[in-house]
Amino acid sequence: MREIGEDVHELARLLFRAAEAVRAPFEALCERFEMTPVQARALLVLDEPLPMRDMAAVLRCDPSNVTGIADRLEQRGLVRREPDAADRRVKLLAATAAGHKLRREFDAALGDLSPLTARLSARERQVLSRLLLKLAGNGDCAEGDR
Amino acid sequence: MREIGEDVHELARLLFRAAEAVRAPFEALCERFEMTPVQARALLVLDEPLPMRDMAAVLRCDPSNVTGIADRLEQRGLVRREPDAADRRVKLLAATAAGHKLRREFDAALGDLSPLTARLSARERQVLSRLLLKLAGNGDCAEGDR
DNA sequence: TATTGTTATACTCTATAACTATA
DNA sequence: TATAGTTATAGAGTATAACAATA
Repeated sequence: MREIGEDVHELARLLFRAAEAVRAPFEALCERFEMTPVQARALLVLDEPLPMRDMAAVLRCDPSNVTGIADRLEQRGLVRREPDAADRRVKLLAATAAGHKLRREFDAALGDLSPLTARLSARERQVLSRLLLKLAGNGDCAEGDR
Repeated sequence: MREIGEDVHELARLLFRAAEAVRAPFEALCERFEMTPVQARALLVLDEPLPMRDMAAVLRCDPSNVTGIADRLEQRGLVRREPDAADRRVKLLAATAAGHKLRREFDAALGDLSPLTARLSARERQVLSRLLLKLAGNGDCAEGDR
């Protein structure tokens, strides 16, 4: 009988499936907070003000899109465009007080995707955490190949 | 010092980050095959013919969207609409020969997301596979909460 | 000249509602 | 009456290209 996880192909597919399994509850969460997934991802990143150009890099989309995404978040009073003292071309995207509040609530809810983690024991969760940490690294996921 | 993975919250966030890390190379792959992510997900599932209604469930989107997605895949000659012998209301979505070929190529490339897996040892990959398998289950990811 | 953010444009994804043909 | 797929419509994400302000 074939051993599970014997090759990287199998693992990559599994990772893909696990990602799929995470997406569903994430999107449900977005709906609950009345945000689109990109809007949520953008807001979640705004711990500190970020140039719009950098936001495009984070979201991995063309900079022109950030305009619209920021517009819609701004309409809801969740973010604000601030000038950059160092470079007047740059606009910093910053979460408002309401934005920070929502961001914290969303992040807390994100931690509650327990249906996913309930299938594992405490020990297994610990091992999985360690492996995922090693895998996902410092957030510098595989880029530069597009 | 705080132990890694001591609570489910931390793990859920890690899972989310890992999913993010998988998305980038997946989308790059879609670009390479000149498909949108949904189109790719749809084609990847078409191992066997599938009612359009079921495809909507797989993609977790409204059934009305499947029309357009199928249209675009059909235009490229990758899928075909077939009648269902049992129920004449139903149309089965089936991959054409070209569709099956592309599906296999895509699936193979999907297994080559090695940058992600290269950070782990063979033993670690094996453990991770087992845990992910337990986590993602039989593909029946947490639904019913939207 | 190069870069930042915006605008205009076009395509795709997404949901809702109304429609048809079948059941 | 209910269900499968379509169509019409509208909002949002996405990329490309051209633009104004700034570097």
